[in-house]
Amino acid sequence: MSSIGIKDVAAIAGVSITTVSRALRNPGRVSEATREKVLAAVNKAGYTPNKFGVGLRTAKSGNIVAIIPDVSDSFNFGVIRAIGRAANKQGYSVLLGDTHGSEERERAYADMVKSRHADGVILFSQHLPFEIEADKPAAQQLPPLVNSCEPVPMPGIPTVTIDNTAAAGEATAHLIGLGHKNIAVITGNMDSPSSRDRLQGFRRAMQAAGLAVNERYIVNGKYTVESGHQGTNQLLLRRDRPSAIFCFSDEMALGCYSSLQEHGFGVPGDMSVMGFDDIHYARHFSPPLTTVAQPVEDIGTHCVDLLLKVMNGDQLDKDLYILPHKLVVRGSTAPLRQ
Amino acid sequence: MSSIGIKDVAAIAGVSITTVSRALRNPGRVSEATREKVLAAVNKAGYTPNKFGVGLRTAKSGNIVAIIPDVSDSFNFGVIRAIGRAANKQGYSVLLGDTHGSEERERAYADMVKSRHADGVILFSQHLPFEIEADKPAAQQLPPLVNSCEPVPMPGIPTVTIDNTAAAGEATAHLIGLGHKNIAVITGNMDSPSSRDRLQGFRRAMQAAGLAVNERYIVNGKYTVESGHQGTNQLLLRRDRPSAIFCFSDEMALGCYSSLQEHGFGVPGDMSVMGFDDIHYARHFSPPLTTVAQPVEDIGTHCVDLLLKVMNGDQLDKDLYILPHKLVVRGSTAPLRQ
DNA sequence: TTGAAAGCGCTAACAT
DNA sequence: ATGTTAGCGCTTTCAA
Repeated sequence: MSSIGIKDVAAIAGVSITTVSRALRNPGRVSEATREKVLAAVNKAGYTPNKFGVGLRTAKSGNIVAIIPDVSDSFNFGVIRAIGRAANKQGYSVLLGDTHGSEERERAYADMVKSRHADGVILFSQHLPFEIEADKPAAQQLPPLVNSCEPVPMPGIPTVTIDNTAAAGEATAHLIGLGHKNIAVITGNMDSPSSRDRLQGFRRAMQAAGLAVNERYIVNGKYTVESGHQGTNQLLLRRDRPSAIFCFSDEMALGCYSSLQEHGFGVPGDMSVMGFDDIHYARHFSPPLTTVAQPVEDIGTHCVDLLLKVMNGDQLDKDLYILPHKLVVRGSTAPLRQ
Repeated sequence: MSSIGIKDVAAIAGVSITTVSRALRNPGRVSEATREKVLAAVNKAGYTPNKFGVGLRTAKSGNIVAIIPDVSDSFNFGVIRAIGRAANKQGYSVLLGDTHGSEERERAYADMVKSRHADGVILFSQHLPFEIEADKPAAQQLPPLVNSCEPVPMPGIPTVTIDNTAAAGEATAHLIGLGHKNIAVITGNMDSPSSRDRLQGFRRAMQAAGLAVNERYIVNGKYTVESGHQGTNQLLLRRDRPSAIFCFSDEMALGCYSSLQEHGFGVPGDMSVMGFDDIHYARHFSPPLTTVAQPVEDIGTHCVDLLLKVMNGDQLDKDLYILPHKLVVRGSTAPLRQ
């Protein structure tokens, strides 16, 4: 834990500290010979530039904060990992901003940009943890920010997401194609745009097939395993049961499975189950879950790339980046038994 | 994104920057009146101290790196969350150091302490990403470091873990108590101390019950869902099948379930399954998984508390902190069918 | 109780 | 191609 500074390296190499700095950042502006001398000295001394010194000069921390309401969700978590990988590749580190649903913590993380703790923010919630003055355009008052998965209803904020409406529509169409007419839905948090969009997609697909939506079949979940379990319980209680359940997240589908199994229903024999997200576990559910895959890796890469552009002051050609989803048919959906 | 500094606050409050600094850090050494004046100015200006300035002076970043080989594991992930919560409570942020198994990244994260990017390290792997000179005590050459879950075989490094041997023993005893004699094991990574300890615990419990261990029943997994699936496939192939499978992680148990289901085996009717970790999903498996719960929240808190002590230069009374585990009996284990 | 001034480690403008 | 020097924002002696 010694404190090797640029001075020590300069001394060893027999050059000025400026030359050391240049050899490291701007190799082109230093002669080949000195550069090698410096590099050798760096190695010998075991020198790593002090972030504070660098940061104070450059006003760049090399950090990105990812603000997430709930990291315990496998899907969010997959995106985080992807973001981490992409950020690392670009020389950035990711600060994990799990807010545990607290607005106070959300604000604390947001403040990290102000305190230069981080250079930019990737936001996973529809809630903007920044104060906006109504009379100015929002985008200009915000720190470098990219919004992921849950589109903030505000223009000028770059957003990376999928077409939730279309995706839910395809999922629904798949069930309809299997002959299902009585299709239930367990939604996510209804204050989240993603869940509202998915519900809309479902309704449209039903309508397009000339099928009526039974409002009693629409149960409010919260994207969590527990809520999937409860939602399914609720649906099974009904005299007229659905033949298929569309869960707006794979986590809820897991809860759905456990409720069905508890009550003696087989999947997909007695009930078809459709998920959303394609989390890592989905293919290992018993039976493997039919679901809509979100391009987690792509989302992460895009978020980071965009954020770096914003941080760099680049002009973006558009705000909204819609990435392709994909219906993944596995064993949890089957033709309606007549 | 303006740049409000201590100077601005000082100007607004009509005091020197020294006084502003003191009012914020050392409120006792400033008169009540001026403190209020300063605080008001801080609020008005929307001032947040610049981390670099502070850090340069204090040589403290307020960051902790958690170095993890694979965050996608739900168990590791639970610990990370707990660490995040605990760290936040103490005013620290957590840098997510997912190494994706790469030693290079591991080293990069370890270097963050040297570059003052972080003040300390929490390590989740048995591999020390630091160069140690053999002739000096290791602990003195290391940055503030706490080791979690996978004890590093090196004295002087504070470690937070559970008694894996005892825990696996209890799990095994539970199966034996249900009448099982032919018990198979799917291990984790065998280069991990945790897996080795668990295997030892298994062997001891079998021996204590006077039961022979069939070496063919011991399959090497990797703690992943996939390896649990493959391991189970392998076991089912055998002419003499076990009646119970002890998976050294819940993730593997999930893979085990899916293999069993694929091949028409019911849990626990045809096969009892025991997990390890008690990840969030375990209770929602179908059937709910019998497993050994690790005290994730406690592990996280202890890691952070210890690390802060180490960073603070406090003398620790011991190196090894063994936290209590707990056998959680759910529906995946049942008495042996005669 | 308060302020002036030095300096933490580094980069970049300017000088050579 | 290299060196000198100012200063990033802050805390902390030291002096008043």
